[in-house]
Amino acid sequence: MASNKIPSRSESFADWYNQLVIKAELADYAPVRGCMVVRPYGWALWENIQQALDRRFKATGHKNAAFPMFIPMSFMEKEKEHVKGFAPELAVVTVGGGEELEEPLVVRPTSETIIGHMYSKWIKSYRDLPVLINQWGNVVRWELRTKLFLRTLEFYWQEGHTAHATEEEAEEETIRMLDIYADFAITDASVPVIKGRKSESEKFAGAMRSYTIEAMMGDIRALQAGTSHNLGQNFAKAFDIRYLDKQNELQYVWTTSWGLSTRFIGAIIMTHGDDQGLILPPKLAPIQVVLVPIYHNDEEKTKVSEVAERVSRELSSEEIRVHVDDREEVTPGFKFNDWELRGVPLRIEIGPKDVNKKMLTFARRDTPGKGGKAVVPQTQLVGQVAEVLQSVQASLFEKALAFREAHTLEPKDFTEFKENLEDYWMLIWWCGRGPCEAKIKTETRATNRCMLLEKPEGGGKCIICGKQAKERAFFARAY
RNA sequence: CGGGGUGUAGCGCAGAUGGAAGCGCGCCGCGUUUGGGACGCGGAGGUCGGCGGUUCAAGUCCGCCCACCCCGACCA
Repeated sequence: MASNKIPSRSESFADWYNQLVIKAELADYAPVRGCMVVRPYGWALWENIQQALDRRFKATGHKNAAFPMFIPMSFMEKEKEHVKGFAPELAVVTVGGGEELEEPLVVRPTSETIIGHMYSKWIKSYRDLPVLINQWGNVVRWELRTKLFLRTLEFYWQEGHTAHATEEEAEEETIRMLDIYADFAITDASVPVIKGRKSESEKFAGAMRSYTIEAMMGDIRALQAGTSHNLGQNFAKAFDIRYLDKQNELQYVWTTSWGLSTRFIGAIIMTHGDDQGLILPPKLAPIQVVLVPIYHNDEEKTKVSEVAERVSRELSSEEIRVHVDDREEVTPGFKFNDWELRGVPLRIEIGPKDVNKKMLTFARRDTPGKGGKAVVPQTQLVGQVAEVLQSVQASLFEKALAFREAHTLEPKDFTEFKENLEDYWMLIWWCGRGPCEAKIKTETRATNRCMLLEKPEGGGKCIICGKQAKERAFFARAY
């Protein structure tokens, strides 16, 4: 069983990550380069993420729909910046049913164009606005360097697309969805994120303004965990999405788009995981509580199983996701390690000693090893489980936040910036100009993650050119 | 597309000097086990990445090709 061990995070963070994804059975490599299979355990996690987001989307008036995967090539070419950004990574279908196609079809890398086309048909009056639609689906981008969950040729996500009568409404929507992503990350995934705005060079191809939530991974690298774009009237003009306002004047709409993908699973893994394996936030964990029965003979097995069944029923009736590991072919010790690898937040061990004393042994995933166990009276089961799950949820967030804060530096000059990039995100004053940003990227490989939405009064001096700067920006190495 | 590396059983690897394809883990069967990765016995599993060459003989030597991984350029 020794082969189930994964490398330590400090040895090689990349190996740790890859092997963890495979061994915890979240995903596996597909036969095509850069593609992955999301396995049932990984998909269950994604389904919980979907529910947490979908609930929030619906509560803010959005409806789900499904648009086709194939987009006429000509659509992509209608928005100048958009095609420039996506052309290099398009998968294109040129043959269908054995026949060369009249017009090549792009496999959607994102759906602004085809949705823009449909919106131009559907939107005629100010009474049709706003249009608030989301779709859950998959997209394809022909990436050069791939990594499970973080960057694969095909990935699953949701993309919201909205159209509004005014610029103010569109901006409001863009920020509303950014806030929803941040709230989901913090509340449900226990992943602390920085909300910010992308610079000109980092923004979405075709957007007027892009916003992001950025998360720090366990190796200090930054991960863009979700994005929300104010598209201005760029797509409205490219696809002729116009409406008549109250004054009977023709106006272009203002559109937004926002997305969060299966990449977020990577964020959860790399934010919380440790050398034993995954640690899943209780609110999203496919299994919140695993029961491990322990016995030495048939008589004990009967008594222990009875308690395990009862505990399982009680927890299920409280909407707690519980699993009884009744495998006969592996030992309890194996199961302990196995469920730690899979990141289940709480394990309850039920053996003859517990049964005799009417107790249960609790082992929290975030405090691994023998020392972290607690013995709990069976009568307090439901209350204690709820408390532990809530406590794990909170402590994961606090730990991750403390980690990020301990690895954030405000360097006094570029030298200090360069010397500490391995261990810190850099929070600096930046003049907002491209050349200074580019110089940092070229010399350090750190990219501009985002500009803070709320910044200190007054401003400071740009760390590169020394000129007056009003943008407070994070720079870091990123995935 | 540049720079580096690796291809031998499901996974991880060993196979100096060419001479009968191996080990550990996993897998299957039976039995004993079970409070932190159990053990015994018996099994199954191979186009040694591909093609060509040298040789009596190639996993091993030579040439070409392919795939994958890591580091850059591209990126949610």
